[in-house]
Amino acid sequence: MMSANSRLTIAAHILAWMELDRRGGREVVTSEQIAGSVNTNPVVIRRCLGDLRKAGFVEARRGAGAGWSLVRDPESISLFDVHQAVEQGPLFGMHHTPPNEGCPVGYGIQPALRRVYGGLEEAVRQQLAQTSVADVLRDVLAQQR
Amino acid sequence: MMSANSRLTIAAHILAWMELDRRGGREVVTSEQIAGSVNTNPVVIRRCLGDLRKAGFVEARRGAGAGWSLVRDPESISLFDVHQAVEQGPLFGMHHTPPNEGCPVGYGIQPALRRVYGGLEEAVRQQLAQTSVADVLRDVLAQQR
DNA sequence: GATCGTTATAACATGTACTGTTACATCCGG
DNA sequence: CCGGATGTAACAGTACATGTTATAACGATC
Repeated sequence: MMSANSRLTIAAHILAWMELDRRGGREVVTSEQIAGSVNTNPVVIRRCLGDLRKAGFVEARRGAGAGWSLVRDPESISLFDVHQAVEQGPLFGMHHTPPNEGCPVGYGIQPALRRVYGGLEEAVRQQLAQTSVADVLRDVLAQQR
Repeated sequence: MMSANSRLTIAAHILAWMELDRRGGREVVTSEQIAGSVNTNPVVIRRCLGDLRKAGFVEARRGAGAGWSLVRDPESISLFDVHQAVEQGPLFGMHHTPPNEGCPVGYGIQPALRRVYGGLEEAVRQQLAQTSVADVLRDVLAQQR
């Protein structure tokens, strides 16, 4: 069933939310406030924000009245960038245990599939690169009742 | 880490192996023989073959001297077909618990992302459709030392 | 410099999925 | 009827995602 994780979804949610808040005048927000919109535990949000900080999209201030703020224009952050920041690992897995190298298929199957999977991941990257966080927020706001 | 499963890999391995064996004159093979090349348990192979049978790519004979055989030309089976047969579920997951619908972002984020993810999965499907099992086998054989 | 609210992170619990394995019922050619 | 294989259920082990609690570190404000 693939059981895909929700990291890209959560990260996109966070960044869109932060930008909307920024437009409303709130430059600095806490993980607890974000958690209120995502509907999860603040620690989950901080874990994700930590990845986004390492990628240079947000920064954290500590101490009293601390919180997080966007440091890059959401127009310049593509979902490809976000994906790279919060998720790694291949779309499709290889054999758990190496195949039988004495068999022609067992010997050649992994290089052959690696080529296919590489092209696949490139296609995904290109698609992700076409949408920015700002695009997502535009679409989010267009959904309002 | 995404920890992608290996179902597409195993299915492609099985089909390529069956076609190679067919070319060598063996039309019917057992799950145990296939397991020897994939290097896993025959039950794992049978589970996968069951999916491939439901999709109409292979058939099973039972009783003594039983086994599996290809029923469709590998040239006509694309990795998209194989993927559909053995794997379902989205590439990227949505929120585990629904977001806060009282928040504009919480309300609109899922429809917005569904659109993005839909395009993404379509791109993957198109890429997978460009490679057939026969192509994979060609590439596998080209790897030989 | 002490306080307080927040980040940062470790540790643990829980749920779920994938893989591998054993066991056994079912089938059918010989 | 036998024997060898499929078809499936049940279970163990591993891995990972998510959620939760606890605690250390930090720094603005008083």
